[in-house]
Amino acid sequence: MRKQEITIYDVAREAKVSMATVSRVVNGNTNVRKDTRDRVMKVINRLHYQPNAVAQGLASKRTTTVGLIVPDLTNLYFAELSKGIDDIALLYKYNIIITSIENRLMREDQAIQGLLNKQVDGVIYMSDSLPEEAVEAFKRTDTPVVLAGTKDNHLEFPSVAIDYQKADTEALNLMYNDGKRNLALVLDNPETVVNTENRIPAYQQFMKEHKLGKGHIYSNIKDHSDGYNLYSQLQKDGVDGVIVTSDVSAVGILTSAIDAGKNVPKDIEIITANATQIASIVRPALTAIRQPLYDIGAVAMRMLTKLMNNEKVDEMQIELPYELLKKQSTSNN
Amino acid sequence: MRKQEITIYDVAREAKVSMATVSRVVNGNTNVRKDTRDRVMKVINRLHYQPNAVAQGLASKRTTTVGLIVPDLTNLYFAELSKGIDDIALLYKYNIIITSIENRLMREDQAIQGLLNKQVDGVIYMSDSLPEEAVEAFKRTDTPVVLAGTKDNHLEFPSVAIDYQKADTEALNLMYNDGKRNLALVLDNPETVVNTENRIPAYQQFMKEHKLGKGHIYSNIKDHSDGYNLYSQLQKDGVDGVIVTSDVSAVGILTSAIDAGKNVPKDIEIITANATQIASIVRPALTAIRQPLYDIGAVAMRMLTKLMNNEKVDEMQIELPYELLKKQSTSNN
DNA sequence: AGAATAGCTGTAAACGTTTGCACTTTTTAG
DNA sequence: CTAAAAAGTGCAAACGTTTACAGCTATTCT
Repeated sequence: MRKQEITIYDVAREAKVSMATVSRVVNGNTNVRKDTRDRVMKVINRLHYQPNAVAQGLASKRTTTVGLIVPDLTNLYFAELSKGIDDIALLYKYNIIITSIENRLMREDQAIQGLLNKQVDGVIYMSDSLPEEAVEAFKRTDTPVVLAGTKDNHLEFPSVAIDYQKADTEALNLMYNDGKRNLALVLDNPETVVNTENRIPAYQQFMKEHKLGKGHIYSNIKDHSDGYNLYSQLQKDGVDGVIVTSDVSAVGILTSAIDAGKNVPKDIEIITANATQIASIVRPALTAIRQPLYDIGAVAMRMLTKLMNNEKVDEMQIELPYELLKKQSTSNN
Repeated sequence: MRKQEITIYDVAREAKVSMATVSRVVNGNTNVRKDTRDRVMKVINRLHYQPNAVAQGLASKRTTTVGLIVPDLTNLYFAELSKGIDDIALLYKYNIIITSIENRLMREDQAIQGLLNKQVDGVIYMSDSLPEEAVEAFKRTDTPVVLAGTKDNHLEFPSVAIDYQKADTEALNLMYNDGKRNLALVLDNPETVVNTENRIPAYQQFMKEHKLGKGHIYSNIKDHSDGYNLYSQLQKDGVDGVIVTSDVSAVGILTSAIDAGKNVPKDIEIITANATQIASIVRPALTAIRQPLYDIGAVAMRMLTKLMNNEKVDEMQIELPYELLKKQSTSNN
């Protein structure tokens, strides 16, 4: 179906060299005499020869393609991570195959298998949850994987993230110092590693240390309306300070509180734990755990390039610094 | 570097058939006897055979991969389009290679060429601008292209979009009927086809028809702070109603107005022309030209699948219905 | 000058599939 | 029951590269 493309043979014939030499020129191999190189280059330019990446992939067993596994394209948290990944990928001349697994037709392990079939040179995994089958799929292959913005239970995989536990504790402390005593944790997916291993323990430990009782953990609050609708429950439970893992949900709670005639931060303080642009756009602006999302993506991709080239990587579990950005949804005294 | 994979030969040997037969089984070719098929399938499952998509691509000249060209991953407008594309791609079992061209290291035509080298079966182009080199690059190939959420000057390429001209006129009319007379147009990129051929003409014609003078067109207002900073100028120019093409910029104008102690919509009405989730999240919520972004993406991808299979496509220029969603940033009398 | 070495180029075998063609076996029809 | 048609299978040639390996040609060294 495709227009007949120019192949390496055409170039070889025109330049009166073998295809091997053309291949060497294309790949910047130094063992080519200057005038031969020039002659070949001239023909390449004249014919607009472009190597067929699929054939290159088959012959060289490297596709210069990396796979991205992401839960939701329209979640700015992942979009901002992706941007960092994309920039570094471009720098190192990798293409990106993106696989969204939000759609429940596509399970994590299927997504991984699909990418491996395409012979990607590496994978960046951004999903918050890492089910057992996904772990198995990764273990069956030599293709390197890096987790970005998440961690796995046993630190088996390289990852780039922040210290969620410390960040949350700091956030809780901020609200505590503002005099808030009925603190709650609002989670999107309660089963992610980050939540079960970091955020929930941090919350529980904080509550215990400060003798604040069991507290309240709300789950499955994923979008704006979830947050909006949750507010009445928060009111009922007398909650006066929340950490929210979904950025848009935090906005939902905020809006709902305001619509109910309440004052933020006086009646309730809100801290968003996975801040995106949105947190700073709304009014009152949300106090946020600002993760360096772009950097997390960039560092993860950089690490992946090293792994793909069998270069030494000194630190497999990277933690980047976060910032607790105080805005108007907490009082600033 | 890669762990030795199971090839079609291994399966053939174990199942005591030729590789051709295995290939037929894998591809669901009907000309295989039931018991042969079962035998082969058993071996495939036992060995966990997975076809190498790169080799398939080379042999069949179809990669079941489509390229996506998008200006900015973190712009929800494109993210929502992408989601529609992604869902349909999954349905038809295509993978997606995404290329962001925001980064100025990557020009449109280079992005296209890169995708073509990877032998994608088709391309969906979402960039707002379609430079001449990009057009040339597309014309050099047989690979089908569909424009999503944009159009080209001469309607040379299939596209899926809305009637921007009509939508804008309707939006202007809404503000006009609210008594606003100093209407302005706030553009992100003034050189896109949609803007030069649709939005600007619509604006100019409206102003002329209603004898409102030349009006004001502001350009290069692309992000939240651009919008925020623009407001003082709008005030200076006495603008009392704006259409804004960048969603976050619209929010910036809104926030800036409110911070300046103004009333929206009383002092200024704001309509966002490329609404995303954000428009409905902020307070006051923004009146918006709600484009069916998900559907535009989905329809574009569906059209592309047809083109890739040489199926007949009856309508090459598809216009989907939009909705002028009245919210709080315009008065509703 | 001759030998050793380095630089350059070509040959041909991979890489793992698909697919046209030919051949054999089975089914169908008369 | 036989001829013709259909179904099932295998062979081998693509697909367009990369890359050992070998060989040839300069260059360097003694």
